[in-house]
Amino acid sequence: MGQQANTSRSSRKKNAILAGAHHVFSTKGFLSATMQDIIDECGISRGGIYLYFKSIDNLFFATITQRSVRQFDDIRAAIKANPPFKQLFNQYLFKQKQRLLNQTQHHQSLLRAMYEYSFTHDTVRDRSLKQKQLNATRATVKSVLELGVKQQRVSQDVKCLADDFMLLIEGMNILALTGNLTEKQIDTQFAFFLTQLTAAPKHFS
Amino acid sequence: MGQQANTSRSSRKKNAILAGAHHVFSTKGFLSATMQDIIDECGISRGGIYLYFKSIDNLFFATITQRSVRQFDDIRAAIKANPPFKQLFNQYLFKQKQRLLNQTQHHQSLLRAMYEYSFTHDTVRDRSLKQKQLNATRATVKSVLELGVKQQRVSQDVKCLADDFMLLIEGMNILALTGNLTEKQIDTQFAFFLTQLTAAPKHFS
Amino acid sequence: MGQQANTSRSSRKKNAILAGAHHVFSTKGFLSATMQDIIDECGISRGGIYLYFKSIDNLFFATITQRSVRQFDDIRAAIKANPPFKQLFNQYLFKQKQRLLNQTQHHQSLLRAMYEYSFTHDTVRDRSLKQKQLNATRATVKSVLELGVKQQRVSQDVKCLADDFMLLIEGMNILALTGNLTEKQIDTQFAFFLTQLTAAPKHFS
Amino acid sequence: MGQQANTSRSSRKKNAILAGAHHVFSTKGFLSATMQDIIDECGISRGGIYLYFKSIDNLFFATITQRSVRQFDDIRAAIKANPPFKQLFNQYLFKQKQRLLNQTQHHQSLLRAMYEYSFTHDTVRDRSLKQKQLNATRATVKSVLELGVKQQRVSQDVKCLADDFMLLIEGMNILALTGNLTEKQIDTQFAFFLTQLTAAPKHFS
DNA sequence: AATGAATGAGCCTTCATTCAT
DNA sequence: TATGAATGAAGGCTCATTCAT
Repeated sequence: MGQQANTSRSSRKKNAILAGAHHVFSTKGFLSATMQDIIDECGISRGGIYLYFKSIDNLFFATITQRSVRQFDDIRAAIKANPPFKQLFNQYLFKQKQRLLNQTQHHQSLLRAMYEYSFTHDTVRDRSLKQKQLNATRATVKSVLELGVKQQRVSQDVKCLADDFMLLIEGMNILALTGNLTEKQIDTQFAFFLTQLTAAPKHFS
Repeated sequence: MGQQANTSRSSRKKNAILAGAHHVFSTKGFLSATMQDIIDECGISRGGIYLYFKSIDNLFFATITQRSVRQFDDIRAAIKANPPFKQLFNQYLFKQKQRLLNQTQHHQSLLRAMYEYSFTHDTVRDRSLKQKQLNATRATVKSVLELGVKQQRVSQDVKCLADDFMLLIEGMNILALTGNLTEKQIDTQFAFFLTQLTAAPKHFS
Repeated sequence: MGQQANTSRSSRKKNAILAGAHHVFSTKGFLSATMQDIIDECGISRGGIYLYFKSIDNLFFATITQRSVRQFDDIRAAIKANPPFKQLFNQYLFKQKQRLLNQTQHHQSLLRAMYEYSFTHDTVRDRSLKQKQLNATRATVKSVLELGVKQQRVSQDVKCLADDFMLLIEGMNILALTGNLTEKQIDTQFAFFLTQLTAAPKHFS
Repeated sequence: MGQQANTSRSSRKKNAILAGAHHVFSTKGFLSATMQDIIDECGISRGGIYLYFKSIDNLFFATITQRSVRQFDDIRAAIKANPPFKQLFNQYLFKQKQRLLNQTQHHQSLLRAMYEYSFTHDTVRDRSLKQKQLNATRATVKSVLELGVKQQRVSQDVKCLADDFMLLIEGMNILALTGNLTEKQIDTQFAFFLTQLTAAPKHFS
């Protein structure tokens, strides 16, 4: 019983800390957040938190990676049912737009913390964090586009398009964080992206 | 002579500090850089630096704005001579590529510091900093594209294209900073962007 | 046990800091005293002191108010037993004299710090500090004088006399602090004050 | 010519500095005043001021002692004309009252600076500063009271009365500086003092 | 005589982490 | 396992005074 119970209790505590940390990092970013903030948020003791996470870096890393529930999992799941491409893609773009606008207005997500952490940390493990986030976006959009190919709605190279979209999203993320992104800009760019899906490649000669 | 000499000496010192600050901010970003770092870098005294810049924020602001000796001024200047669009644009893309690769490899530019500063500062003046940087990219590419329009090499909406390119560059900046950008990716994306310049708009219906 | 023990330990530490602060403020006044002085004096760490007092102002405020364990409480207590007025007042004057002489010689009391603090702070709370000190003197002497009235040893307006005495004491405090007060002066002034207690008011016409 | 002219020019400069210092010390007290404040006030250069006063302490000392024009010189001068005692004393008290009220309201005089300096300096020279100020008050009131003796309006020991008054004034100064002095209090205390001038000594037995 | 740039000791405060209990 | 008191390095900034010109 001991082992099992301990693990379970320990696990619950760990999750409580992660929840508190998530809230704090979302609100204050990584570099401005202090252990005190997190301690206050999740009602653990100053020393206690170190029993679960041996440094604030580790805690942040865990906070990011534990987010197993991806925001766009529903989109990826929907693909299997082979819905009309146009409808699904529009749904995806709508969700991204909501996320970006919310970011612009409330500045509340791990995005900023993620950037701050990435900028200031440079181990292999650290780099992989950002990489994973990028890949997640890329993979999702790629899956959706492949649906488009199947339905003959997309004629361009999917890999290139996915990369392009991921970069577009990253750019918009930055603008959102620095308060330089407008709703109209999102609409225009998303619409423009849609026009590219089927464009016959032109030679630039 | 007095006035001139004084201005000149003071100016030289100021520039020396800005150079030191530029190096420090480039290397450590904004949030991890300390006054001590800059003091050590440019061999001034602890108090001395405050004669020229009254806070680290002001110093950073000055470092950024002074460096607006734009990297792409030569491109913008070249436009007036009405060179072949294709040649000029390729030249521009090449310079951007060099910049990005250099960023990826040496991680040394004010880019990271700029992001960190933007994330953590929110006055009107502060926001305008990032805004200006974005506008600079947008304006440059817009000018070049307009040359393309004149030479009938560009048939898409220039404003939208410029915005798109700016976002692409922002996205690549982030990837470069976090060590996730490859040369191939740059080439592919730039090439893809070129194909869009003349693509007839398709309806996504 | 936990609560009690913690409170007690924390309390002991707090008192130790207050004792150290008392010594430092007494010796150096308020404006010349530094946190470092107090830290050195009571052997706590630089950061540790901020666990108990969140600024030097607060620490000073606490030092002063804690010390309101009044010097003249015994006098005030004695009144209730209705001792001979003359005896009690002489006792009070003697204690004041001792205090003043000690001040003159050792320059060690919170008096100077109190003045420095009062001069440089101006919130309602701050002003009340000095006010309270003044009132304490005034109230004590007033109580003693009222005993004199009851015993028909004092025929002048008690309120006016108490104010007068308080001002006399303030004046002497200053002289003591600046090393300009002699024992003889104290004796003479106290004796003179005594002669006023029963003097019939004369019209100054 | 050189010597004379230099001395004269030097003297003028010195006086300009003293005037500026006087203003600054009056406004900010001694401990909060900075060399920068004084430099700004009198438009001399940072280094230049040290040609005339070798430290801020010396400058303050000079600022205090140069005030050869005493505030109550007119009163002292008037004595020689043997005016009615009552009238002259009332005039003197009125001036003191004005000074105190002004102090209470505007906190602008060297008083606070004087106290701060006295508290924090303890050489023989420094002590003499405060001593002189005290003596000035004492001497003035003593002279006036002696006029009263001559006119048989004062029957108490003049030296003791003068000391008493000086202490009263010091007490009021402190209250004025700490914002604890009311006009009524001044009136009452001055009136009370007047009643003491002729009171027949009573034995306190 | 005059300038003002330069110095560096010193100040208060914050915070991630350690450690005795 | 859990606590929270304690640590001390580090940070940004101020200011009297010195010194090269």
